[in-house]
Amino acid sequence: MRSQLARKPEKTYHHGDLRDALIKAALREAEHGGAEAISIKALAKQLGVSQPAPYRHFADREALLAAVTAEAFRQLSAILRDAMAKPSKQSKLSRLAQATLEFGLRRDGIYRLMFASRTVACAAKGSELHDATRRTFSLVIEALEAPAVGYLRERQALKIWAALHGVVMLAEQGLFTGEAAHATREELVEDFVSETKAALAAAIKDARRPKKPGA
Amino acid sequence: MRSQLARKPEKTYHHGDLRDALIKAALREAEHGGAEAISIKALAKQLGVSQPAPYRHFADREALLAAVTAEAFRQLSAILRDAMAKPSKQSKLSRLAQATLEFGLRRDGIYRLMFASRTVACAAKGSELHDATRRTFSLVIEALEAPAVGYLRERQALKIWAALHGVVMLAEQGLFTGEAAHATREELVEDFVSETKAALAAAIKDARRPKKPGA
DNA sequence: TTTCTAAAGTTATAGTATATTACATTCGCG
DNA sequence: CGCGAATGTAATATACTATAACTTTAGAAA
Repeated sequence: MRSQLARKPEKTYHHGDLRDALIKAALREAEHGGAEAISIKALAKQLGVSQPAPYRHFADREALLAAVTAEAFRQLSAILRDAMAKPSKQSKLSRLAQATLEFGLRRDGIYRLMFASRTVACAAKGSELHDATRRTFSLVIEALEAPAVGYLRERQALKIWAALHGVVMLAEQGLFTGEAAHATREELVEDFVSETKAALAAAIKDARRPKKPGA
Repeated sequence: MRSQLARKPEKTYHHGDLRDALIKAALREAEHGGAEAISIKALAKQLGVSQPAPYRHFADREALLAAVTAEAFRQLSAILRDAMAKPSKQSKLSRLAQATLEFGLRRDGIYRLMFASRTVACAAKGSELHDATRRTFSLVIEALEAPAVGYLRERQALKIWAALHGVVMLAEQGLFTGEAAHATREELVEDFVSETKAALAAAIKDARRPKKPGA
């Protein structure tokens, strides 16, 4: 009721929605500069509150980072869902893969926050962050459009997810510029996508005939 | 001449080899905790010199991180060279891949320093760090044991390198524990290795017959 | 409507880190 | 032997995290 805006609109003692405003502002800061660019002090100043005010909403900096990372995962999930939903000649998996690559390259600070920090690894099992990451991964499984045959789906989802992150990371490191850049990032991603499809098709076929494991 | 040890041995005004000692000590700190665990102040105290002494050898913290990262890449290169050199039933590529995975998992703080920070991306073209990363990547190309047919080698090297990093990162994030852990990290890496070999063999075969591109 | 409490904000302050400046010591070369 | 460059020290400015004690306000209960 107090404010729809992130910034404090008028001179009021209570901000109105400081917690949410902090997360949004931190995301903006992390956009370029990653987690290191997030400073409680700077955020407080930016939002027009005193320096220790954020501590009313987050126990410490780590807690803020966790909340920011969770929000970032929710945003990625939304983007991936959109990419998978829109009609296209390409497969769902291909669209998810290219959308992930684009997200990783365009929002590289955020991406590092999400996949290259220890924040996610430290997230407790029931936490907001843990749930957000699981939900994103479940979209990968969904994108495979494969029937649930044993572990095959999850295994292939893990594989393509891993490969995608590898491409994004190397791209951010600049390994695709220079002499080794003969393969574009998009091409590599598409390679991984088609290999995944092939492996999945083969595995399903193999699973349908009960005996005789094909070497 | 003054000291072989990293720590200041006796009460002398000059440390003797502070620059090197700083890099080694910083590597130890980063082992658990990554780049964030590296503190100029703490290192100085640890090595028995005054707090601003390190600034005689490194312009700022970033410069120290770059030197530490370069040293880490040299260590990884040495490990990979060893893995490739030792006689084994497995292929060079497989040994390099598994060695990379093991390095990434056992020295996770260091690994994040090397592949998940912006330090490498910011390294200038002629810098120590830039050279060290290129040299490591050239080992990947070497591990393919493929003749130099056009861009094929580099492309496949990029692919397997990317896939490897993806597996390491997801493993560190804990995606292989829980319901999705039916595929072990080692299995996934071996999958990527054999797919790379297959793709490389097919590409070479394809390149030998000059015309008629195989669909 | 009034009162009262808990949530949310404030000022003040301690502790730690990076980095700079000006000064001191020592190595090693002529 | 003496001098300059390299390397170290002390003192200090600035920035960030975090806590403690106090203040304001929203909103429920009387």
